[in-house]
Amino acid sequence: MPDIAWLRVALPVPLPQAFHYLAPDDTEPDADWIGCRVRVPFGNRSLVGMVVAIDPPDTADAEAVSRLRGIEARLDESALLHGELLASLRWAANYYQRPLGDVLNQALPARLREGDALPEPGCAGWRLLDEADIDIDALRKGSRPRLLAEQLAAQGPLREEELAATLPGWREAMRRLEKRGWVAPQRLAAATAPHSVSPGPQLNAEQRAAVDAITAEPGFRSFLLDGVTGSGKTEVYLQAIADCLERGRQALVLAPEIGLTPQLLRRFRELLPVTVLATHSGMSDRERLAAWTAMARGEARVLIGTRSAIFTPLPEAGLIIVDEEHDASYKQQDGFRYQARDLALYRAKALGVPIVLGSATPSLESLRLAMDDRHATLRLRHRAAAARPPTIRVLDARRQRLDGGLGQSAFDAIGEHLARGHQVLVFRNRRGYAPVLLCHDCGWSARCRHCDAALTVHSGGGRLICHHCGARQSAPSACPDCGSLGLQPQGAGTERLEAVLAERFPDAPLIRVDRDTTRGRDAMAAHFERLGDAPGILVGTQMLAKGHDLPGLTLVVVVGIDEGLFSSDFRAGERLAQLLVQVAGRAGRAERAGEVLLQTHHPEHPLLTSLLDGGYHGFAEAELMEREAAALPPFGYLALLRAEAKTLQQVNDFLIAARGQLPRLAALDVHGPLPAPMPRRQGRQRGQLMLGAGSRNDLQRCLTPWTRSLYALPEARRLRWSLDVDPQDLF
DNA sequence: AGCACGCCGACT
DNA sequence: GTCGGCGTGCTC
Repeated sequence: MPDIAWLRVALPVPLPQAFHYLAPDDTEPDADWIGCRVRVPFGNRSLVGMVVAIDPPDTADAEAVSRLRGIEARLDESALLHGELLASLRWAANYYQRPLGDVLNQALPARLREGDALPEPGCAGWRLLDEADIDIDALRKGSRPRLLAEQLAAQGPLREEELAATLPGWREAMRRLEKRGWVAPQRLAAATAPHSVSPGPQLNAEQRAAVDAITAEPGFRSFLLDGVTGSGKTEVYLQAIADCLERGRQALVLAPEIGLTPQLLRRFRELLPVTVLATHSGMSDRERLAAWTAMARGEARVLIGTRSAIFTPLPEAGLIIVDEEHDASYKQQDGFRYQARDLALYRAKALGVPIVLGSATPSLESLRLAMDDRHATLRLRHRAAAARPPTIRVLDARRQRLDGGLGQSAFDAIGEHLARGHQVLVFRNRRGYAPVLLCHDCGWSARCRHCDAALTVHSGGGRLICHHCGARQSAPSACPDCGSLGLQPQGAGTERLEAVLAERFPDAPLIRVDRDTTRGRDAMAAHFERLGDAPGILVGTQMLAKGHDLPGLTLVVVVGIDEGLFSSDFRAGERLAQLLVQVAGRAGRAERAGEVLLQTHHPEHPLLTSLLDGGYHGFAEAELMEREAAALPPFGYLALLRAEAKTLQQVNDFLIAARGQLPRLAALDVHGPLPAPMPRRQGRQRGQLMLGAGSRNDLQRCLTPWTRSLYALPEARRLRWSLDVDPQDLF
């Protein structure tokens, strides 16, 4: 056979292997092809894949080799993914046991996935057309199109990123101008000259020490920036990034969606001397592609983004920051189940740059690494100027008459703070009116037809909604079992709290912030604007735990924490402690001291006593000891094989077959098949197999051959399954 | 994941 | 008589 070279192509299909294709006749593929996208025939369709190797098929079947198909087109002249990023993605595919094609696919912006070409070098911008035909005065004074036209007239062509930073809503305004034929798109050179910045606040001694440590020497080092709410972690990030920029390097900042607020972005843009790009859920595919490309070409120097931003190329990397590193949203919960914080650590090491993990409530994983000196700990103990830590008290709910879930002492405290002209936050981690509809006479309760879960009462009692599958129905007026009219909503969600508070405090402005009232990017900001700094009450869920500054807030009341105290999930305690500390941090950020009330039926629960006596670190210390004793993360390493199918039989057949494929190793603990904590969801039966090991290596060693054998199981083809390495929840 | 092929119920 | 249900199998 002549010296034919074969391209190995990773494709976005849920199959573990890559596929071989022939290169076009007139080309001789070499290593330059690796990392380039190609369009290939697959079955009877056409897919975009990526060349991952130049090598012959490893089959001896000459006839199969002769049937190999050719590629349809090469889509990139030079590699889209290469060097450190490609190597890190290969590592991630292996670590999380995901097909490489799927991993590479997810790492690319959507437009590149679909086969689009990279945008021209430089960045997208706009220019004003011939001024003679333009009558700016025809536009309403102060309107966005007018401001935009004036800006273009005064400053000449502008880059889209500059427009995004200076004029919110510019795109719509630009569309109007384009319709009038006054403007046209134009590629512009990337910004190079640093713009001037407003001087940042003076750092205190702890912040200074942290910045000095981070910037002391280049090369990989990992830092846990452990700073209480309001201690100024952002200033530390900013100074460290400024130093990184001075050295001519790029910086990547990860933030949870909820923490990536417009205020945070504005702060970065005001205090850093270069264009700061962002990627978050509110951005179009085009904008994401632009940001990815600008970083890949080194045209942009700083990117702030959510989880998936960890896949951004960093050819001139100098620093990686993961803000709120404990946040659960860094773990992808379906498909390629990666942990962005852990990938960030891997990439920082591979890139040889420092990484900073910041949090007021560090994950137990990070605390353990810090204890073992694998992270250097940087502490910020002091809140910024004049802000005092809030006082935290437990309200014993036992023997109190509860109205909508709130006891009299809670109402009294709310009344006092309102009377003093302050704001109050009532936090309840459950939306809806009531979590259960119960028949007082026979004990019947409304349950979802498709899930093993109770239906949540909404709309003041009129509707029932399943929070797991979205099914909705109107609430019955009589019990379907016994016909009794004594149906009662049990417990209270945010909707009911709102109703009760409105009744008790008719004069105070009241705003509910949860998924039902707060949709879209600016909804949250609109709520806060409506409240202003006048006295009033905020009622809401998780969404309120962080993000916006509320200087007028002096009281936080937390209700409904009891289910978190007794959850079967091993991470429930950690999450509850983090949530309580984060919510408490909202109180009294200004010079007024804050007060936090935790209402519970279990005031002597160890989680609460350790949290109150020793703060978050007191809790963490106790929790780490328990995790160690139980060989749970971060002392044990888990992988969870989940399966779901129409029948329990199919699920168990698969899980038993899967268990049979595991090597018998003393180092490996296998549990199951077990029913999932919610055994039926959206009408499907769910089960799982849990693997545990005392070291990452022991676990990893068995996963690769195991996953390979799972794809080959006949039982596997009849259901949906997925392997979750380092699972966040056991659901 | 798609997409085809293949074998059983209610429609023109 | 066909349209269409989703079980099963395959994709270089």
